[in-house]
Amino acid sequence: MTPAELAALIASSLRALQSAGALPAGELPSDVVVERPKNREHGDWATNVAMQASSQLGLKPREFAELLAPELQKADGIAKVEIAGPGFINITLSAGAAGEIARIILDAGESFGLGDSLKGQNLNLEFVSANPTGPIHIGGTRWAAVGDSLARVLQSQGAKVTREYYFNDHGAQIDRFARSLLAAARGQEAPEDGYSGAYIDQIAKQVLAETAQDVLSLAEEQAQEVFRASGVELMFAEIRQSLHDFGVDFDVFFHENSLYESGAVEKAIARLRDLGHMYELDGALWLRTTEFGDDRDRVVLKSDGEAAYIAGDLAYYLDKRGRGFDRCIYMLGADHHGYVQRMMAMCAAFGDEPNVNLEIMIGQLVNLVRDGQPVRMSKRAGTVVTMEDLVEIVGVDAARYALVRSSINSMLDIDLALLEKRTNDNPVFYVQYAHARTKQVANNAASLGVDRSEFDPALLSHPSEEELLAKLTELPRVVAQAAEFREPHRVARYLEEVAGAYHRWYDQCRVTPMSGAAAETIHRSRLWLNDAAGVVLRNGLSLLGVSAPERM
RNA sequence: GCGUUUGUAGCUCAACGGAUAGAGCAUCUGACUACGGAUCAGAAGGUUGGGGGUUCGAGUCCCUCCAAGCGCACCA
Repeated sequence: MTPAELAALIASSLRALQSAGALPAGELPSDVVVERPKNREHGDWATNVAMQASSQLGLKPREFAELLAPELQKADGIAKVEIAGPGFINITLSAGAAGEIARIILDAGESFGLGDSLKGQNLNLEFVSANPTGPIHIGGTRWAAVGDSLARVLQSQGAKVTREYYFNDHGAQIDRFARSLLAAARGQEAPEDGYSGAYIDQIAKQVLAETAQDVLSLAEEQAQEVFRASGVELMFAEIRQSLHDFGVDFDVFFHENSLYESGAVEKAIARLRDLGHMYELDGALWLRTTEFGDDRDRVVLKSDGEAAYIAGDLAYYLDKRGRGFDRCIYMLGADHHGYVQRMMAMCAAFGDEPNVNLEIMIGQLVNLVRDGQPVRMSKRAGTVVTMEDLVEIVGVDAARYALVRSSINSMLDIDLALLEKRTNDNPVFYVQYAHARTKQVANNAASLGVDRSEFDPALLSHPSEEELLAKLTELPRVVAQAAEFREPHRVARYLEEVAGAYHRWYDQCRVTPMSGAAAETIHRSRLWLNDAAGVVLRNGLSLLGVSAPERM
């Protein structure tokens, strides 16, 4: 008996009571919440449905509960139903009903935790999208970890997900990048508004090496164009490689420049003009975003005839929708949160529904600190931490886990001193060790003749077993919630709880018999639980893009 | 000034509007010649930034004040 099954049972009982006239007509809650009570004396599972729904039906919570409780009592697998406090319904399962989950998990294997709550949705998830003017730093690394994990979580719920990277290879920043490369190749100082650093010199050198002609003798503009074209290409390749090494592979790398070359920008503008949302003023072309909630209108074509940045966004969004995506999810850093309103306005201007067809997630930035003191990212001071740096210091698993275990709404502090110490205080090791332990236990069991030839769930009755079973049961709900709220960190937090429950169980319940003793049913039954825990840990880690090692 | 995110244990962070606010790290005390001690048990640590409000119930929702991050271009 799982909480999901209990919730279904409660929902159907309520409908039955209503149709029998025992319960007044009225709207029932669409989602019945069944939770593990914090206090063990409150039973195995509890629901607050009576408090949620009673007022709709004109009843007091306890009256509502009095009607529902006897119905639940009748079901198989339920030993006791009690009403407590303001109207909580506390449910205690009968012996063995909880232990069955071990069998369910092992039968499901890799598919345990999957759901269909997003079935049929075609999602575009855009993340990282860092400018190709330098390596990905720690901020972008956060979005790589979170975005990829979110993609996995969404896919686990049946959604079709396209991971997309918007490559800003058009505009003034790229020009600055090209000028910087050219200057470096000539051995000159970086331009005032340009980029500098070892990577600039390195790429400049590569461009020189790869170009057959004598670039430096070309006219200024042509030389710059050469550096632009191949510099961007090299940077792009490097970024792509870093991401790949980080375990993040995109389905689509979309080049901003292509929108201009294909005429998509002009088409998008024409479309908005036809819809009557454009006007001209002071020689510029404006989009009337204020009509859709923005605080000021936005220039799309500047008075000098050049396209403003938003022009690309218009065309890009239209392109995504044209490729059949129901929802376009953008993950942006907090330094871009000012764009949300205009993007939503743009969405509405096209006749789409903001927050449905276009979804924008704003993630807070990563701060670098050293011994508690903030450190400014500065190339000169050598405090720029790139994705590659981070991976080199702590490894992919630890880096991804550390970045994905917090809500994106919270600003994250990364302590350089802690990183340099390479300490093992990352909870990822706690979780991975639990998984490795399940494997070692299974190996020991096999060598001592303990197998899964028999299973008596009622024997899994030790308090630590009940806790572990209850925890394992929750994976599907946790993953579904993580997908619904776009919060993959929930999976990580959950795994830490599973690992804790597993370690405590390991400490108190032996799978293998003591030396000299014979293997009994209880040992075999516990092996089922041990293996089930391993499946949950492995499936969960996989959603985070973190490995589940068999030994550490 | 306006917008936005955040404020929870010494530190880093959790907690679909639910019962006694939780983990990890750090600190202190323990763990049997028993499946790996990267573990476990226990202690200590909190007026959830302050103040109002909404309701059966608020860390969570609303208002306000304080503090911090990030934005407020015909830049990208």
